[in-house]
Amino acid sequence: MTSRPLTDFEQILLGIIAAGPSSGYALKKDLAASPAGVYQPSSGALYPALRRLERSGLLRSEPGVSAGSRPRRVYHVTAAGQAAHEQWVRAAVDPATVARDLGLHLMRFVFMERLLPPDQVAAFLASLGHALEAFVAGVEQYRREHEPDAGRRHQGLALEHGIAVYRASLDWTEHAQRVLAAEPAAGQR
Amino acid sequence: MTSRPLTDFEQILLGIIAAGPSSGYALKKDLAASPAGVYQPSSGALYPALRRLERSGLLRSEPGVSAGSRPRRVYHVTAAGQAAHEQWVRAAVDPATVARDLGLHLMRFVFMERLLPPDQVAAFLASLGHALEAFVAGVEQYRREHEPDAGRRHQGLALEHGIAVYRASLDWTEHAQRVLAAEPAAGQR
DNA sequence: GTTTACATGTAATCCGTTACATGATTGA
DNA sequence: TCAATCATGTAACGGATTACATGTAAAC
Repeated sequence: MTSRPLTDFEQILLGIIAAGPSSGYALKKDLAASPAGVYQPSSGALYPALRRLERSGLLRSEPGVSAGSRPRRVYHVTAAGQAAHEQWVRAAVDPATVARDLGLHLMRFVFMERLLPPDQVAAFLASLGHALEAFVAGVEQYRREHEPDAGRRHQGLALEHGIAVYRASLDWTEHAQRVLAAEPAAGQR
Repeated sequence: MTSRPLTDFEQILLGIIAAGPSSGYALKKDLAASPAGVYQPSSGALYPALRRLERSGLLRSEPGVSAGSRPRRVYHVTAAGQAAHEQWVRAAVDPATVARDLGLHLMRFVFMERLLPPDQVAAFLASLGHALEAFVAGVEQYRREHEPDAGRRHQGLALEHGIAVYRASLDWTEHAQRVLAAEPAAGQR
């Protein structure tokens, strides 16, 4: 019960499988096909992670039909797994880690579509926006305090990069809120 | 000689020390003070990494004066360390990993100021820009090919986030080139 | 009959996190 | 003397990468 918290990777796997049963190989292909193949897990990371999730009771597997090959193992979430996934998706945005874990927050946003009503999604985006605003303000303040030193122009520019990039994220949170508010939710309502 | 390549963290440490001798504790403070404390290494990561770099001949240490405390160990780069650092800074931009390692590229850009002439810095920024352009184009193509599905609006928005953020990086590469071209290099010429 | 695609797995090694230990000095 | 700051380190543990191993079936 009070076992160690799931890793990010385990949460992602759990989330994908919660959206529909899948096998290790299918997961691998799906992730590798994601835009520009940003993340493609190795066998040595993927299969042990699935086993861990099964051992801890969040997934269950049964032998599945394989496309002319060695039998595949198809995983689906258990009730406990579904609960763990939902808890992760619903978790509050932590302003302290939002800059480091922005990708994770985006994943949570994607998973949210199936789980949360529009108002809670809007609240998440607003919360994410506030955290990003605070982060950008922090970097801007740092930059003001560290006066543009003679031999440190690159550092100043690098800080401007950070400001620009996180401001783009911040702007996106507002864009996303507008888009979702404008178009009626089409989903499985 | 043909030992395993340095980790990113080791390269960063090497780079900071190449800019001026430092001790483990000072390094820790410096990194923790960086904007919003994005990365603060634990003792268990920092001190062994320094020892590894020393053991492989890239750093050397001598006992230093401590501010009323346990003696500190001050590291400085060796010739081999300086060479390894320069090689890392000069390495070509790999378009395949630029999205994942953008932060690393920014670090290289900062270190570059002390090492490379303006034209090579400009070439780096141009190369980084091209890589980002290709990445953004890839994500945009992915988005077009995966038509805005009814129940996948969040995924579409997440892709837009990626496009917006990497486009901001791309714009920054142009901004940085303009800034550096406009103002005369003040450095240690 | 050998390669290719499908599909799951294991073993060595390495690094990071967490948590704890240690040691010296200053100040309450 | 107790706490806090400066400063370096170690040990347990876990997970990722890399590389290799294994197994089935279709295709050439």
